[in-house]
Amino acid sequence: MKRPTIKDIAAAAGVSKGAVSLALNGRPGVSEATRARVLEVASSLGYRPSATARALSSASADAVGLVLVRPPRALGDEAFFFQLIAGMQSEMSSALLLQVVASRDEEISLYQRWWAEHRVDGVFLVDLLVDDPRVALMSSLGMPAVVVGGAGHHGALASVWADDYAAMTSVVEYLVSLGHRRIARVAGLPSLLHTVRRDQAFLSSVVDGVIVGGDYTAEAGAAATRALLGSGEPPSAIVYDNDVMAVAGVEVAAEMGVGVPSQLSIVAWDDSVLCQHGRLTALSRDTFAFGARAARALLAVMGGALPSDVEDVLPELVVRGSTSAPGRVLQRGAPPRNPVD
Amino acid sequence: MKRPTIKDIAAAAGVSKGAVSLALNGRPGVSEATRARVLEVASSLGYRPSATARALSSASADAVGLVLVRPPRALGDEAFFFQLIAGMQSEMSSALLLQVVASRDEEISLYQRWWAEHRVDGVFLVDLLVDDPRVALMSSLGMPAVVVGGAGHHGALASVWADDYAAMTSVVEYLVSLGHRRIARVAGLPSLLHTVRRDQAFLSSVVDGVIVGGDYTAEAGAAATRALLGSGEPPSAIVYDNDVMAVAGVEVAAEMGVGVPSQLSIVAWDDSVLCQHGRLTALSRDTFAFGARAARALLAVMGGALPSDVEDVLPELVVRGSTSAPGRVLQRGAPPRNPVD
DNA sequence: AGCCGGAGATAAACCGGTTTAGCTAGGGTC
DNA sequence: GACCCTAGCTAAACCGGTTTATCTCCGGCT
Repeated sequence: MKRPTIKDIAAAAGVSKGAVSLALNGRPGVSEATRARVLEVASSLGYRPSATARALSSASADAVGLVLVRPPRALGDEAFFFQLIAGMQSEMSSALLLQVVASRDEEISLYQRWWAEHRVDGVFLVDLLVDDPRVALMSSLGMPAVVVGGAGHHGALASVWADDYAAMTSVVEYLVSLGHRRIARVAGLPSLLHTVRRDQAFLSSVVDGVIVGGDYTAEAGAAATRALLGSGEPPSAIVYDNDVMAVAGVEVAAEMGVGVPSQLSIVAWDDSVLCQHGRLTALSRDTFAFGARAARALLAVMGGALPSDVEDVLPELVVRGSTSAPGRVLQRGAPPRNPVD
Repeated sequence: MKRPTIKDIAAAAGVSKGAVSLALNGRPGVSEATRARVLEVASSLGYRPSATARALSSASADAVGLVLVRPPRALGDEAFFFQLIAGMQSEMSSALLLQVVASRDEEISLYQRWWAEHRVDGVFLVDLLVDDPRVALMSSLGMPAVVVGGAGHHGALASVWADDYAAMTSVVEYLVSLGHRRIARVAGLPSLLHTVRRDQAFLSSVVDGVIVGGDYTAEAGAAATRALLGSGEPPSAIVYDNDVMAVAGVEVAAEMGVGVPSQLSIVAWDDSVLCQHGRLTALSRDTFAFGARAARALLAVMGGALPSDVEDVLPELVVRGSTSAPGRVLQRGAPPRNPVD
């Protein structure tokens, strides 16, 4: 009834525990005849090695880790992470150990614990900060890790990233080519590295630009939009750092009687079902594939490969109904949806 | 440099390993003086027990499991699961072992493996099937489990559920009260228990009803809608089994020149940002809280409590712009958004 | 014949905990 | 004073693997 252990195999095959271990793991030290017999017995008994015991004697834990630092409630609407996780899983046969924590400190100590306890073989690092302490931590622990969505090279760590700088530049160029001059950006959390990169790219490519902070929630998007449109010199275009804030912006605009895109063009960073249905122009990338790529990179590092930097394809701007030349009233096709009564 | 083990504590405190174990776990067998000294030493050395080693000697694994059976790509758009996971995490201090697999067979063997290897202390069972084999499996393994979103009582297992039958009945009653007679339902996967429950409730409360199958994707929602609207007797209202299919339905309707809600009322099961922004009437429930409740139930079962059935609050119908009396042309407020040009 | 080397296997230590059996010292009982 | 009980602790086994040291046998070489 109980699941067979290596000891049962040894007894059944008439050899020692050690020999079974060598045979099962394809290491030298046993004859081909013995190996074949052991494998035969093992499969007939339906043997499956215990990852727990294996992890204890400093071998593989058969799991990789991911820690998210977010207020849990806010997480649910962020399709991005779930897409990413789904992509990661598509390339991995091992399980993902997931935990949501409230602070960066907890995150750090969680990594230390997981590594010390051999609970994971490696981790994904997301939401990279400016001068992120995790980079040094991973190096000092010798823990395989892949930086997901950083800004290129990070210390001795492997990384999978997209060029946010170039992407932002291309968005601004598109808006400028339509005739926009006064452009605003509703940014994400200022502590995140990619926010800084986008800020830099935005400021260096826009002549008359203004940046307002946000935290990816609809409320923040609405507040920022209200502030921008209510100011003395409202922008003719706004670039939002995620989809949720962008749709909130569309609603606020309608509420304030500002036509989209006739009086205000709107661009969302990261495409989603929400943008597709809301017909927002969005910067689109294949997050699922991105996650898959990150998983491959982590597997490579865990396999002993040298850390490499993989640059993802540049996000592509998908033009929909929320952008046009400033001041034009009629558009080809329907404008984006207006808010609820 | 290395993390201290129980042996280091024992040496530093001048006692045996066994005594340290007893002291740290608050079990009798050591004097209060010794216990205090051990705790003192342990905290000064920054001791953290190894979950791996602990799991090996048949104690807690400090993790709970969740297996999702889905084509990974389809998963990303299902905000439901991520909301659920976020809610679960909010109530648990342990990590969640997550794996996405392709088939039910893999799922079953994964549970067996996890349990045999002491990788998890318990699991959440989602997407319950009609006569789900997992229920018997959990009982035979003696594995703590909570059925999430089933239909009430399931064998000897604890369960957290919402009354889909009553919810569906209330939706139909609402539509009938508006004057609808010919109502259609675009269902989810027929193998899922809640699909069957909703089917039953739908058929028993609608006089002139028709059910079309779907698989939660936008494509399925669009195809089903096209078929329904193109038939000889198109319905005046459609209830969709999720948000993605519902918005796809809105777009197909517009494409075919069928006004929503003037000629067709649309209701989505499970509210989301998508429904809110698309202004769809939706059956709303607090998925985050649902996940939190499931986590509490699992913790209770793992703590030795008797399995209990917790019924979640009835989903509430949030009426927005996609429903009205049939045949009315003008609505108060704006209709839902039309599809892209 | 004698020596060496290597292949093939085993026994035992180890990972970091938990648990059980056994030992010792002290106190109470008669 | 002999006896028993128990609190408090230690030593050792155990969980299921991996890894290392050791042991045996056999063939080849001089």
